[in-house]
Amino acid sequence: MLLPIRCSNNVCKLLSPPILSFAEMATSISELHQAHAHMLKTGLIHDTFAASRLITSAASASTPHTISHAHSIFTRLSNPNSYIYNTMIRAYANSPTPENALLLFQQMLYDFVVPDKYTFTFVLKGCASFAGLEEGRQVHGHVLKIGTGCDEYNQNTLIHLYAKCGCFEIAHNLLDRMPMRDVISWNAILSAYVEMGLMESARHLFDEMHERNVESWKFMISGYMGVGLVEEARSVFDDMPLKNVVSWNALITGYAHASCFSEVLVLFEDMQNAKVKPDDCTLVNVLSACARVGALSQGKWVHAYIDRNGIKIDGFLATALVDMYSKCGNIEKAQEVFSNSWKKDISTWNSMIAGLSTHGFGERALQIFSDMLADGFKPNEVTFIGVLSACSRAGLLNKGREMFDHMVHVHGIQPTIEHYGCMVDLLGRFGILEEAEELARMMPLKDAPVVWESLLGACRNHGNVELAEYVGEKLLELNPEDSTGYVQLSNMYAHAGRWNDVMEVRKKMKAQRVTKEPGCNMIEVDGIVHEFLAGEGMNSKQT
DNA sequence: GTAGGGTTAG
Repeated sequence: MLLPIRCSNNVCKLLSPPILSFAEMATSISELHQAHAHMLKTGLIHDTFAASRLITSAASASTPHTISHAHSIFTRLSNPNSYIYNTMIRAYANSPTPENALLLFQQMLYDFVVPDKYTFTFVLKGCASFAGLEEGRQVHGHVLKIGTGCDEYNQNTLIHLYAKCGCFEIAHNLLDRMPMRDVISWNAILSAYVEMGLMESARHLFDEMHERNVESWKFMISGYMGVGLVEEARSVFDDMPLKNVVSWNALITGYAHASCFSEVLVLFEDMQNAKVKPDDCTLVNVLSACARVGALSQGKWVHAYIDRNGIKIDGFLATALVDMYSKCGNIEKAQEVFSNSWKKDISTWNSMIAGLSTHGFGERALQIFSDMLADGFKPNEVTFIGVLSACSRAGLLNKGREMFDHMVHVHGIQPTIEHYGCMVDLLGRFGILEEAEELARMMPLKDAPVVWESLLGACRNHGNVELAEYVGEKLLELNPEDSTGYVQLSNMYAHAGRWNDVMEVRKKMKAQRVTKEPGCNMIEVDGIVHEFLAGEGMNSKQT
């Protein structure tokens, strides 16, 4: 927050908090405007120290919006010094458009402002961000020419830059010749290997590192998880001498990403036994695991934990809670969390809409959708999967058509297979099979089997054998090993009493060695998650 | 008189 402005250097003390919500940001931007105006009026803007404070505040939250504001202040300064240039270059280096850091560096040279060691750190970081090898080389040349700039900070950034651009030999050479190398120098290369999924090289480097810190270990864990080597990640984790919450999260996130949800829940317990305090990232992952396996009581426990520990429910957590409650069957509680949450992001709205839709509250889902628009949120393609499936499930034919049209023509969203699927479902349910088929044809064929299956189901329900045969052929063409097309088609022939055709389909299935895979489902009873396989016995797991 | 390297996930 800004201090009240007096006609003194107090303006220099303007500070802004590191993390700003939208509302806070707006006020702080208006405060910046005030401060800027005041400084222009009093001439304080010509005081380089005061001006640099203003730029620092304006650039501190490097969202595109604030950074352009900082830049507009910057362009109106008469003689920006190197500190001010550095601040702007740093802001760009950390922004989504790091190329601008380089442009500003060029402008700095053009203005005869002498760069210092800080300048190089920021510019090189910017080059590393967009993997600008040529640009980075040129800056490297400047660093060498000026001489004073090349301390260990810059050397580490250079190592990272070359590694990130795939020049591992240069990176290793720099590292070997570095007199004061430390763990960060090693990590600078390690992180690049990990980012590119080169885990063998990463392992090699990791094994010969003279020093490792918690970050080095974390790189290895998330690196292995990133390429699907769950066991390796686990064994790195087990070897770790000192684990912090970030290490646990790396493992938990990896397991969640690999859809190993019961492992997530087990790890969460291990983590508590190890007396490591979970943070919001842990809890989001655990809640999503609860949602996936239907572990309602554990999900409730996490919710209570959040309340007990006064953890703020941000957009991420609100989304995870809404999703957990609705996937575990408690839509009332999902709605309660939703309406009580002080911060909703687009995913929070999306999960509420999708939840209401799956629970059969189509009208309510559409109501939430219009609330969302009224709140100024821009819907995305996930939103419309919820909206269209709500229409489909609730049988709202015209509303569904209208929403599909709005999605494309008002919100400019390209329909994906899920959207087509909902529409084909909806039209199929009403027996509007030609229109459904027309929509199904609009998709690339290879992506379409689910949608064609749905259309086939509709043909069966409305007794349109002719179209069904056509669709069934199409499905078999697409994927001769999948059983759905055969099963549906044979059921249809059976219904129509065409037993010869039934026999034909069965024969084809046998020839292709197609078997129908049993369905699988999980449900929690008395705190125990049971896994059901259709047609088989029950297999229960203690969670 | 202000600052910097590898990075923190969903």
